[in-house]
Amino acid sequence: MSQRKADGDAGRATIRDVAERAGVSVASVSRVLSGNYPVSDELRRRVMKVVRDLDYVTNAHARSLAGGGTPTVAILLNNITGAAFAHVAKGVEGAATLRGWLSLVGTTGDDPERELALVNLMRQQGVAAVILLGGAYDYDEYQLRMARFARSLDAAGSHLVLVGRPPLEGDVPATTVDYDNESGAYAMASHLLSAGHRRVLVLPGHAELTTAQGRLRGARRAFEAYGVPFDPGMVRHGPYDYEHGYEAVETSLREGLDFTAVLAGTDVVAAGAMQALRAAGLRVPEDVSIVGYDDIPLASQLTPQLTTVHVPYEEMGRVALRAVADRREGGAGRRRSADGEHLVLGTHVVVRNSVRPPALRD
Amino acid sequence: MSQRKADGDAGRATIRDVAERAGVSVASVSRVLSGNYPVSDELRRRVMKVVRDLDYVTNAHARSLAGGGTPTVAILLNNITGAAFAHVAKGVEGAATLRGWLSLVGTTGDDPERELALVNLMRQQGVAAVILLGGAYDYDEYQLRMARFARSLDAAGSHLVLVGRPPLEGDVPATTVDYDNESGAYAMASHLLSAGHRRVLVLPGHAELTTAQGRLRGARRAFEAYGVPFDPGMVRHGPYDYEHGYEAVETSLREGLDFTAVLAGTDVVAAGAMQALRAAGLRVPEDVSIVGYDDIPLASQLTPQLTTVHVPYEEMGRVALRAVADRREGGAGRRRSADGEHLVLGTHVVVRNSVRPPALRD
DNA sequence: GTAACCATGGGATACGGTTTCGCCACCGGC
DNA sequence: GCCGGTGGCGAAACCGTATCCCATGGTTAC
Repeated sequence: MSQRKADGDAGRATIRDVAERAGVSVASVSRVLSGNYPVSDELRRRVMKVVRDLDYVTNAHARSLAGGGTPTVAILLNNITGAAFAHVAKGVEGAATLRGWLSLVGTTGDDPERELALVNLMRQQGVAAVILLGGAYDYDEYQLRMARFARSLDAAGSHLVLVGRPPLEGDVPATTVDYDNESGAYAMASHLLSAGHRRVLVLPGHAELTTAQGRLRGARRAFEAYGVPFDPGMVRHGPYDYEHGYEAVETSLREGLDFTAVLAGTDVVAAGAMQALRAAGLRVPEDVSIVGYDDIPLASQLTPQLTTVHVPYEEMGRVALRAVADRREGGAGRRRSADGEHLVLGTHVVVRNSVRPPALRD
Repeated sequence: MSQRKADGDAGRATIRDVAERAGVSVASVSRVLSGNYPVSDELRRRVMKVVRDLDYVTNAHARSLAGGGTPTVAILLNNITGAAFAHVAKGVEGAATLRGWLSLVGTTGDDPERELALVNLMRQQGVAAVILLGGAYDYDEYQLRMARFARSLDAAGSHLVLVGRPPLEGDVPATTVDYDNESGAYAMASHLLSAGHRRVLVLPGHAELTTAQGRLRGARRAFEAYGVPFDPGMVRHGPYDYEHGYEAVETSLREGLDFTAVLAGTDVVAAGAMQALRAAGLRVPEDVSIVGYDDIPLASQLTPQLTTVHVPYEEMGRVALRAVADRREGGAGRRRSADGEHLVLGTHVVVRNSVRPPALRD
């Protein structure tokens, strides 16, 4: 097992190789390449020729050890294939690239243990920031551990950014980029209520997920505002996936639950719900209305196109990166005080074709 | 501008801090932490306590400079939000994590320049491999430059892996993980033909994209096999997105093109096509049949569910990572010979509900 | 004509680890 | 009681780059 690579390992060229071959000092090569020091044209020519000949590139590890190096941000999400988070990641990555920064990606698979382990791993990498995507779990111990990590990162000159979840309690050095989750749900539910719906099947998501809690709260507030009693029996919790949407509707129908609309926690859940209704011979929106949440591309690709809440995911990613970049530049004197910064972006309802007033029944 | 950080910069704890505080040498701390050398229990206890107190983590850059370090793979794709590539990335990332490897992600935005620049950037990072996702552009110069990069990476002990595109020509040290693109298209087209369709609108993708070329070839071959003349006038090229699918169908209908089925280059294109047909008052599949390609989740979430070609994207990602891992372990003596390795995974048609025999017309 | 200066380039050191080498103490065997 | 072996630890030599400090030669100012 301890074989270790041995033979044909040519390895990559070092700055010393270049210096030697060009007949100059390593300092000069470094200066030519970084370009932050005056060098003669002759020297530059000689060095660059050798660099091309040897196909030399600087060793990023050595460079960042020595103080230089390109900043790197870590993006941690539960699943790359989720459209919403992928858009946030795109926003972060795009903004990072614009500044010449690098992005590391890690997936947590919805495992809190793994999430914490990854934060630690990223700390070793000396990243400029760790950007954590997605709703948090509402355990006390989890929150405590996250706060500890926030402080660790901060102490090491890095920074924790939470995207799409409520800020940590207390005086924790972490930036939060959030959207107006509850208001979005409020507006969406109001839309259904004002169309005349009174019996609404609500699929907010997992009960422990902060995102789901907010969406449920918003919906409930809308019902209160309309003076419509909110029936807890019409709420079905579950994961944010297609299967849950399908099964929740299928089960509800089988149990004879009476509803004229479905308020889904995400667009994907709405897609599952829609399919289940169709399978039961119900038409959307003629027999049952459906609304989603997120406004991912899928929403406008379904038939009928889904009325949903637009969440500016990509923009959130850009904002998150800008927050750490600003902090890095203005970091010297002032400004560092804005520690538990909390940025909230707006949401709005996008009206498409999946809602109609309820059909008259017996 | 040259302010430089100055004041409260506590910085992170180094191995020296730990050694000092524990009253031992740095060598001992290193040994305790890496665990590849016998140390007394007493020493281990003392060191670990200080490590916890100081919340110390090793500097990954320094570590990898000194020879150790966790391997890192770079994943380059055009767009994180594309479902197909996201699944490949998931496969790579998952397999990497399983081995304790790290993954870097970069997006190219379909810009060949940027792709080449990113490969270079990753070379600086000393990654174990660069995994390039997606169809290639069929320019000679591009291919040449990519071959150069393959050789550069190889010389530096790294490796280039191409996923979802044909292998590079000539004796290039790059691994290719591909799927049977043409056969998939052949099977899909055959499915339509055997259902009785003769006039088929074909939306293969961009003409310069190798993926699109393969899919078009496969379709054409099927027509020949069925003895049905292939009409080039029924082919519409364009990007792999929803809008293209929509517009291609809309335009074709407006031009009075006569077709009973749509053979879309991807599921997303199929979704756009489906919407356009609906908007024109045509039913799917009663009036027009549609098939896609990729079998991303969207395919089964559409109504009707889409008949399509299943491509094992996630598996491809896993295979790609396994290929570099194998090469790394067995790398010493034998096996290094298998240079231009080319792995091809199978595809198959998934029959759902979007195809019916063509309706009888006048 | 000489001192002060500017533009360049080289040598040395620091960055934070890992690893080789060698020392020391302790052990058992004769 | 002496000697060889061994387990455990410290000192020091790297890994590849950036940068500080100094030397040199030519130029400008007086």
